[in-house]
Amino acid sequence: MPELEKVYNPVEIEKKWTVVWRERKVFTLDAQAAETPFTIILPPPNITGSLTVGHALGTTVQDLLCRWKRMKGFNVLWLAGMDHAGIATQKVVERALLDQGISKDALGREKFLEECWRWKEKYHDRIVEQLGALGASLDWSRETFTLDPGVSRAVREVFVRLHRKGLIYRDRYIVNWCPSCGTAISDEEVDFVETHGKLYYIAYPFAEGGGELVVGTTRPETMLGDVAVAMHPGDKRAGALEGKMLELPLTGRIIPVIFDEAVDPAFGTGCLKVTPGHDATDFLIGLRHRLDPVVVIDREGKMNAETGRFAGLDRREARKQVLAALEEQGLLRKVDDYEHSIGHHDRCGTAIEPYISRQWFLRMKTLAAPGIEVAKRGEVAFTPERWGNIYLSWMENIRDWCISRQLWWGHRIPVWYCGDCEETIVAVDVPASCPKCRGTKLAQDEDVLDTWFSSWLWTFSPMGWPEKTKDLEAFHPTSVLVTGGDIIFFWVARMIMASLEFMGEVPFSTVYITGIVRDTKGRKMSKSLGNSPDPIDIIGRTGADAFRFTLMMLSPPGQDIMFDESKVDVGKHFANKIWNAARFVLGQEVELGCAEAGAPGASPAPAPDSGSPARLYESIFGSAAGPDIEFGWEDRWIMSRLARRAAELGGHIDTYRFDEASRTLYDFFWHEYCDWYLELSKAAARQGGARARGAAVTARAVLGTSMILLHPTMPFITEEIWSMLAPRRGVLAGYRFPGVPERCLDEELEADAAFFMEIVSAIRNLRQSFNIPPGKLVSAVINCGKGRGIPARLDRFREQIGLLAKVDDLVVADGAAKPPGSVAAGLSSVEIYLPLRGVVDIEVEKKRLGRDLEKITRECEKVEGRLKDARFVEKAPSDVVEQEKNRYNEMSDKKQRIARILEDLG
RNA sequence: GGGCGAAUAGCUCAGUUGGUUAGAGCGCCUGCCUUACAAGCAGGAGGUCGCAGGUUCAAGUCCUGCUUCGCCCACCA
Repeated sequence: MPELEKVYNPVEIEKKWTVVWRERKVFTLDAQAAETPFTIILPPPNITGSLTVGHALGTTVQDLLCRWKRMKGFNVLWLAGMDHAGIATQKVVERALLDQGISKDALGREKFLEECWRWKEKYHDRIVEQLGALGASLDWSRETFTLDPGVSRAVREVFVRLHRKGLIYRDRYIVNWCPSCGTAISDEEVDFVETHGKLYYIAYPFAEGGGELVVGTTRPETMLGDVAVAMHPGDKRAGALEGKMLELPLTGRIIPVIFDEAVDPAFGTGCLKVTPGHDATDFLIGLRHRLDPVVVIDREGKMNAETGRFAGLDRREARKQVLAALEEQGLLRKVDDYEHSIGHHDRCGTAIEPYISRQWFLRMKTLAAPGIEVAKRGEVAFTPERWGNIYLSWMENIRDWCISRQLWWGHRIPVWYCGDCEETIVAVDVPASCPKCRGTKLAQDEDVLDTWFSSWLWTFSPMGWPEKTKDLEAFHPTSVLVTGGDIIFFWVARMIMASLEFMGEVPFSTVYITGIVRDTKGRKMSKSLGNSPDPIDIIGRTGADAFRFTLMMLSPPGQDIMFDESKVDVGKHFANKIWNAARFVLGQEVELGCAEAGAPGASPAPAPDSGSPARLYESIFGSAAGPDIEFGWEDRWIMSRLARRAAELGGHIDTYRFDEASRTLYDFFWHEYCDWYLELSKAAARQGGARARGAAVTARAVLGTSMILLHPTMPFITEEIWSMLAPRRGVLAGYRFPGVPERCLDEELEADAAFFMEIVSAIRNLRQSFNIPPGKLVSAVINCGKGRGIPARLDRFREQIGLLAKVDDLVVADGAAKPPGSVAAGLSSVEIYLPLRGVVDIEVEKKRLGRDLEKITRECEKVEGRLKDARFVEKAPSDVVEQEKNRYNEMSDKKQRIARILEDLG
């Protein structure tokens, strides 16, 4: 028999199997295979840096599902890919260049893009390494990058089609502008940050003299661009102010008083300064009232020439100077502290500047309508469900999407402008000449598309769309999307819309939203905050299996995880336990008398047609268990538990309860298999012969099955142990598992075994209470009451009670007498006496039993009260009443028993 | 302003459609190096389930209100 190293060394094992899986192409898709497809697309990680613990969580969930489905016989495609992440990458590359004293503009577009590609290669490799270390069973042979030619073509195709449909348009409009990145961004990329600021009250005198209106503003510097002052039409002052003009301070500009519903009469003075050039609300007011915007801040956030003496000042400095100037003229009336939210660019944290510019937009309403329908009909289901509502409310209030970015790194907008006739040409491929004037002076639009404009096609663009490929036919729609709740708007919703529009079907039927991984302070783990440990480091310390198991165990659906590396101890301990259990089972010196697992000439694997451990052994190892074996009750018991737990596990995975799934595995393996079964099997081993062979066969069959069931969560350690258990069976990662036969279930045996365990625990408890040395053998008497047939039920457990409770002389009898000088425990149906040969401290014993009695009496009274309540008996379902009656009988038995024991003590 | 989530043992968290004596891991206490595992084994202590009402035979679980923390959305001048 091969042997496992004494000390579990995850790092070495994991490295080894990563290589083996890759070399044997275990995860490479056979697109021709006849099995039912199961598809997951990996949310393509950004190439800006390395993965976080959050990625590790999502990756583990996906890998678990893929490995599970693969074992269940599905043809699994887990599609690998990465995202060019336009702004984020351009930003980091720019910064890296700047560190070398090189500016992007000096370098030029072409050279800069080369730098981006170099960056991509470097971080791509790093991410591949991280995913590999996690054990991700991705099909790398089909890896796609969002800027790959095929995908790019799909992006252009989509642009052209949507433009042709009239859904993409170009317009001068007020957009969210990031003065630091120098580009427009979408509404979704703006984070609002609660800020304490000031509300400044500024007086605008009437042009004709004789009074003033006071406006409230948080951004006094924009007053230079004011074109009106607005009031609510229902304002009491409205009549008197109709048609009045004001003189805009510092500029002398004459601006009108206007009336608009958008003004909240209760806010501030009820007068709103209207600055269409620098505020989205004001922009709309401006449109409604045909007021031309006055732009005073440029694309870098500096005051422009329009502002006279303020020109060239940064917007922050300008605020100070404008305030000072107003103060000087006595027009600054009041300054209040004021809490409000200010929009910041989610990538760089710079305060957003609303800015009027010419951009490309996508009309969303028509695209959203079918996306709303499919969610309402349940064709796309969110898990946990509440995310569905968040999706719907966003979709129902969707706004047009600004898709152009003033960047270099990304998909160039497929639009050309004719230098001769100014025609706009929208085309998938570079046009040779202007279709209108035949001119050849064509210039492509300088801008690129929002990164999400390529990601939203991700369920189908990597599979060859717009061609009608076999892959698309087989693997689209995908099965499940696993991602975080924070990108439902960015990505999930848009994928649903894109797929419905271009594929005519949903992109996936289930969206599983993972919790967000936070640090112990509750902050989201992110690259920019730098508060996420590198998964590679954790894996280096504890192994990927321990890390994965912990992540699964700690992540109830929809709940954020407060992650701290010490939590990985749970998984670390568990992995160690598995390792040692396997070492024990493999190290048993038993001649099994059967062919080596999977050996040529061994009998073919029969369908497991009975609950016998031998059948399970044959089925998973593919070789007969050999002649002359005998099984004990504990062998059948662990088989029954295995079957039950395997069924539970499947249910939990199917309902995405990975926390429950992990707990099921943990409890079964540790507590049932190790604590009880393996301990029990030692008795059989000692006995030798057929019984020892039976125990060994069972121990191996259950260990092997456990490796199969644990494999999706802990792929490496299970693979290693599997290779020892069944060296010729091939890799576990490629193993097809039919399941544990239901015939293994034996409810009656399980109930009896539970009784057995209760007795063992009670004796152990007694021993400990009276400080009997752990190794010392004692005699014990079990009094079973009269005529309930309990001694017969307990008969087969005698030997094992002796072994596990260290009892060398056991009497089990109806109405057995309590030996003098013994201590006792009352269970629900039996009494246990341990004669202690005079070492008992009666007072201690009395105290202990007194506590027990008090407790059981309280419980008993509670149930009694319930049963005496006529309304309960009348209204509760009969099975509940029945159950309560049984409970009462059991408890009062126990109570009386304890009371009597106590009495005997005097 | 609107919506959502959380509050259970010292700590981190489970607790599925209301129905046994509310569980686990860590930590703590006691005893064990019992030849698979001290990252372990055996035993144990520890909880008025955030607060106040309500529905019900029965509430940690359902309803209402409140408190604290967190998140999301909104043209918060």
